[in-house]
Amino acid sequence: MSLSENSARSKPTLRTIAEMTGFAVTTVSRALADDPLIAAKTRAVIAKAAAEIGYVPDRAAQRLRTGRTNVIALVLDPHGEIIDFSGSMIAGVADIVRDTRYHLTLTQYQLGEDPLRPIRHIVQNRLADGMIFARTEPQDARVRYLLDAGFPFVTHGRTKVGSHAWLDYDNAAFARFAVNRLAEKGRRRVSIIPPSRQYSFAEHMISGFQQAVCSAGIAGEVPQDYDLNSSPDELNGRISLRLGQPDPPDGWICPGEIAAIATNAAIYDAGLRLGRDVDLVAKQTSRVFDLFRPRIDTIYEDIEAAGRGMAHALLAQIAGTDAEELQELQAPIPEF
Amino acid sequence: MSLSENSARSKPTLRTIAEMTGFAVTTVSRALADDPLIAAKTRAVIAKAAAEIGYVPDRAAQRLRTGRTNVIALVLDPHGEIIDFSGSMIAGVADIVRDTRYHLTLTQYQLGEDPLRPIRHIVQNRLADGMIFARTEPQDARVRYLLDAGFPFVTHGRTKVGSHAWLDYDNAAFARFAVNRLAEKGRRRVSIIPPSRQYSFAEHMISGFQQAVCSAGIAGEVPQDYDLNSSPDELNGRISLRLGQPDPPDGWICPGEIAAIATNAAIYDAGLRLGRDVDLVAKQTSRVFDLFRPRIDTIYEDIEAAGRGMAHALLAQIAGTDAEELQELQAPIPEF
DNA sequence: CACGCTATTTGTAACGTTATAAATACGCAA
DNA sequence: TTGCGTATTTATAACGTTACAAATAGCGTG
Repeated sequence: MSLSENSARSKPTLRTIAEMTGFAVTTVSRALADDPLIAAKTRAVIAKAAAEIGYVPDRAAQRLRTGRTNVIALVLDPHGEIIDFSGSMIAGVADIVRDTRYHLTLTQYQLGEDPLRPIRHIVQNRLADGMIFARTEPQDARVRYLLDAGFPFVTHGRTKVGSHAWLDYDNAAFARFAVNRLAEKGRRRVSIIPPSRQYSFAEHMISGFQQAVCSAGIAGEVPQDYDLNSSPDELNGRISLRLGQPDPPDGWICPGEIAAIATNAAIYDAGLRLGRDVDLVAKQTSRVFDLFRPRIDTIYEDIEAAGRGMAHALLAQIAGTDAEELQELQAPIPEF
Repeated sequence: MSLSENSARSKPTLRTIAEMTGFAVTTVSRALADDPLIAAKTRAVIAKAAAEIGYVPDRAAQRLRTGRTNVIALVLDPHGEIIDFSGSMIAGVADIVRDTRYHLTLTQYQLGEDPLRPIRHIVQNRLADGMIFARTEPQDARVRYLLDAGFPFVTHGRTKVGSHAWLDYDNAAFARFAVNRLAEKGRRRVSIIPPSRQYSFAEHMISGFQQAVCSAGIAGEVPQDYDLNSSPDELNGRISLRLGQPDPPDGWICPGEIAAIATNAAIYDAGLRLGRDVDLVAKQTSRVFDLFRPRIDTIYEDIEAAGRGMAHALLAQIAGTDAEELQELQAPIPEF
């Protein structure tokens, strides 16, 4: 019955309100935009009428007229991750966007597809007013393109391409924390599973690692033949192999859940015991390890907060804030 | 430089093509819609011109004129899950939507907010041509509302409210598989961590469980004081408690990653050994357990495939297929 | 060669909004 | 009362598309 009411009277427009109040459509439009040129009293009358009939502006018409889409685009990497990063990031972004006039749209490009393609598409067809994407590379073609185009965006991760808005996790600090924790437990030879070299954050994390092992005075290994992008089985195999070689590491740093699980499996299969023979420090973006047995030392990265931060930054940038002021380094959250 | 080219000439419209080819705007519009009323030769000429200048129709204008949005909405539950379901589902939906004229938008409602609210909002403001949502309840108010409104939608999960398009995982089959697997291993008293009673799938899973323990001739426990919605710590505590009571279960069924990890912790802390003293069968929607040690028996639910299936169904429904024909039960994927 | 029929193309208007420029009302000093 | 400046409101046009009705071209037939 509430339905038949709705379908009976057609969708309210500015004209509806104009007829109700006796003002011109233009006046109604400006009044609802809170234009100070319109008398305060008039604005109040019109606002009341609008609220009464539940007026909501037609997005398509606004978009056609103004060229502004009121949309922000989230460009997702191919769905490769096993414990998925994207879910939390989306939740964070959606959380901020919810209370704004913006809508959130989502594009995911395919494995092997040029990451620039969806971005060019969005810019050329004005499909959004700004965008967010992750996994930057030091010389990121997407960043270069967007800077040239003057299109607002925020990245998860820094680049070496000009100055732009970004939010990054402090992976150098993560590595230092992890190394120190292992050193405190008396470990003398630690190995890190490095991020794939193509990504910006690999450099930060590895240099943090090198620095920390150096000042802790212990041995540090950065393997060359596998990384976080390797398949879980491959990781597991390589680490098993290493554990059988001379002078195996007694401390492992795994900057990802799956890497940690694969490492744990290799340790277990080698007959070693976590906490006795070796230690492991993992980065988790989920809460999988909170009840893991045997206990695993973790450092947390709050991806949902990152999503919220990036959404904030993007909205600020669209509203005119300088991109240089929108650069934020997110501190690791130590646990245990 | 490719940029200055682009910004020099303004965005191509139907008018641009009309001027290029000498036809009227209307003709161009119909030609690009492949209207058979337009001569095949003309259509070819116009299509060529359009491709040449990279014409893409203005979505806002189309939407304003036709009332169709070319958008499908994905309505997400509050971000509670620890290993996140949504990421995979989004990936699946995005995968299908990518090659269509549709865009994907995303709304997430807040914990404690009325789930009907975002849905009503979408319908009343015509923000999308159809929608997808998950976690149905037997008497789902959202389903009832959308059926009344005649708005296309697909749910993840069945309901008892009329007939609509849905895709559901066969949780009864999952429970049977799990029970049988435990029975084959010689377990005589199995317990399941039940889904929260409010959701449709709880009923299916529990009845599958009851049936299977009955025909396997073993004891089955369905606890009343905790469920999949309980916090990991609470789950862990309750299960620890149960393990200390007389006649504890020697087989556990955990229809979710976090529940399985919490159960595993309780088992470990009780000094029991998985595979020797007790067994555990888990449902995983991720791949976390593939390299878990000690090994855990798992049954897989492919959420990404579910996302693809739902997107397909929704597009079909929008295109006119009867909702009754768009009901699909997804079989469990046994592993190990 | 005009007629009528079909095949093809076209002009006009409208979707709901906002930018721009123009108009009106109002108050106050001359 | 007139005139002028300010405060407020309004008419008109346009964004790019498509629905509808109307016009034109082409062609065989009488």
